[in-house]
Amino acid sequence: MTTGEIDESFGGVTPDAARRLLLGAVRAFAERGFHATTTRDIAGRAGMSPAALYIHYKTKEELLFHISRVGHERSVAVLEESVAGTAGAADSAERLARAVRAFVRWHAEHHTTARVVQYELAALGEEHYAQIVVLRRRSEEILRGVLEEGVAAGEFDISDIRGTALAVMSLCIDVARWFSPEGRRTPEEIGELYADLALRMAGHRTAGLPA
Amino acid sequence: MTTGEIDESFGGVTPDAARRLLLGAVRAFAERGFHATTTRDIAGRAGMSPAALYIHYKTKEELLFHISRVGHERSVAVLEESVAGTAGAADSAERLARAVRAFVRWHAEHHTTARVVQYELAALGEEHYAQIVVLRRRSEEILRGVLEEGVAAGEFDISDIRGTALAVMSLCIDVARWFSPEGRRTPEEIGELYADLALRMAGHRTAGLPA
DNA sequence: GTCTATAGAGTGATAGAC
DNA sequence: GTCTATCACTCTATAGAC
Repeated sequence: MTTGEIDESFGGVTPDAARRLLLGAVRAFAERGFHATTTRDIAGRAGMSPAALYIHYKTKEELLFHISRVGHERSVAVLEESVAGTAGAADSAERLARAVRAFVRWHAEHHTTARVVQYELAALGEEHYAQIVVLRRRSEEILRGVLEEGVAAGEFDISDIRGTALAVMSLCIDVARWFSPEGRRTPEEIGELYADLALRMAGHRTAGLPA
Repeated sequence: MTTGEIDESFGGVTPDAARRLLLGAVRAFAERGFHATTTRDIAGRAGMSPAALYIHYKTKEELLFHISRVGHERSVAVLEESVAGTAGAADSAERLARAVRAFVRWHAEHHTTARVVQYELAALGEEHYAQIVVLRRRSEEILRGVLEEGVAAGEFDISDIRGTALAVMSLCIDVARWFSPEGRRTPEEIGELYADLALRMAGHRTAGLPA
């Protein structure tokens, strides 16, 4: 059994048994959803008895929280790094394209983790949910910042910056819902297409439009 | 207790008890997800005992299927009606704007139903799922058709029609995930914003861009 | 740290009275 | 057509041996 894409996000978790449980849980939650997943299923995927799960995690929800937190941290980091060191730089179009490319590619490449991250929020405990919301706001702010700078620089033409930022965000996130490695497009191709679409949404004057 | 938006989709269902169960199930599935919802919860919302549910529906899954089928039929109908009688007409931009406005408004106004429709597909039985997929393909085809005509007429500038249609579709559907009646935008306002964004994505020459 | 065994609570669905 | 009562099963989580 290969763990593929998921390893990247959780490869650093120790001890080994805790990591195997986490990998099993990500796959199970993504396939069936949190509530339909049994602790027996998770433990089985990790090659352990159901009881062993509780040595490493207090509850099933704690396992979900761990996945959600690491997943959110990774996706925010990817977005942050994509525009790092370019703030205030002249080329807002390039910044937006980089941000969308990176964010979309993460959601496609890590679609298993991303599905849990994006669609199992409601299963989190109240306190855990509150912690996650902080991380989610961060990505919205990054994207909105790029759009605001582009408008200020006269590169973008946007009447509703907040709404457009929300829409671009939504477009990227929804990739996790429909992406399949068996589909006709690679994460890179989708990233390219979506970067162009985001520039169009931002009213970038030369985006895909012949003069 | 008011049922609000949900009544519109399922108001015609008879007998009365079957309709009340359906309304309770939509709300419960949207709030907690299919697997986390108990038959006791559904029956309770309908003011009945758990056993009464099985007089009207064979299983809990059949209840979900009914909701999913009616919901899909409604959303496809809304999309179809939005462009009805305009096929081959000159103004592709107007057709696209109408389609996106209508489809987005449906997903916002009927966000409770739409959430079940869009996010509980995996809980359907194999045979029921196959029936639903047919309906889903229909909406993709309608949207792609509008884009193809616009390109052929020279109104749109799109390099990847299939990919762009998928993206516009995805943008509309994801409204069901984040929309809240307590949010700062009405379904109408989101529809307007998204219609403009879709025109930009389609490379409509005058969309929001000053000449 | 992992196991077997099981407690204790809840689940979907059915039986039979009315 | 709806109820009360309950079956047969599964669930999360824990106890205690090793």
